[in-house]
Amino acid sequence: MHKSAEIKQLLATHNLRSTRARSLILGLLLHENRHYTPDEMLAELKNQGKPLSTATLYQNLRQLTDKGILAKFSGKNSVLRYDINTEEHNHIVCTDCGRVLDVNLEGSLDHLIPKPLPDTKSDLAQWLVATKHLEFKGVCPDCQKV
Amino acid sequence: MHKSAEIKQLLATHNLRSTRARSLILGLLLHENRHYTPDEMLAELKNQGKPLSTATLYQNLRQLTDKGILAKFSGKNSVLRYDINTEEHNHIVCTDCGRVLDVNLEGSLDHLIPKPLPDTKSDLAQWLVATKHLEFKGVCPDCQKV
DNA sequence: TTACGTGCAAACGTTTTGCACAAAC
DNA sequence: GTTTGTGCAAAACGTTTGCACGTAA
Repeated sequence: MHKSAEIKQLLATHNLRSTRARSLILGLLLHENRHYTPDEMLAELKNQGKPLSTATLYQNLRQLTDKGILAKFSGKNSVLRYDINTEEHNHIVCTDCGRVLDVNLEGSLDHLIPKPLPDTKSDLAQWLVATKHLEFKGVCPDCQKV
Repeated sequence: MHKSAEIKQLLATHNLRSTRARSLILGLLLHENRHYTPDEMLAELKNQGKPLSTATLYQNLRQLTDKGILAKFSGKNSVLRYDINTEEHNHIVCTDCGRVLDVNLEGSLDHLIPKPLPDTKSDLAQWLVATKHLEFKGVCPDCQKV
């Protein structure tokens, strides 16, 4: 299936109309290993001669995130970034340049269960745990050279 | 050691002067199982009759975070929160009300190693991995009642 | 044809800055 | 005495809103 058809179907299955703004946004994030900030998206789209208004971008980012199509996370300096929310994956963040890489895990998270801190009376046992996200921090190859 | 002495020492070991603002901030976060937003800190301190200016709060939060005394993380709706950066610990976040609990792990993260995604040519092997932070998401007991 | 999406400009909340004065060392 | 921290007000920044018009279904 080619890209625009894939986007249409993705939107349809989530009961979202297929619009120019949504296609442009998903066009950026789908099949790209990048994690754009809203600002970067605006710049990139402007570059491509397909400008989008700020309001429209933010409105759509929110809808797409609410529907679970996109995932929002905060990278270096708490800058918000978005990526396509495919199956569960994890991140490694460079503490130097802020670069983010998606990673899989060698080993499983299944055996990891939250446990109350030693000196706390917490109600942790009553929580319903839904997801686990592991974030690695480290230094990327480029930043090691300096 | 009593609290104010503990704070003085903490600051001294990080080459930071002992000032009113820093003592108030650390006074809030030390030994408290809460994760304040900047706004909540301002309100709480005002409440205690020890008001702090916005500028001073933010300047100090930045310095304390840079020195590694505090840790910053983004909770529900990407609201920034701070906690004392003691030994490694993990978080569980309620997807409903945004409540955050510190947790330990039953089981170890040691065997978890980042692995490239299947369809990617990444330079992951060259990264230096420093830390791992696991975030659970779920629903807290209070929000299950509704 | 109706509900929803878009762009503009203005509003909003949070964080940062410039500067004069005060406190820490 | 020098360096660093503080408070104020103003500015900057990212995000959201109100509204008139355009588009998808």
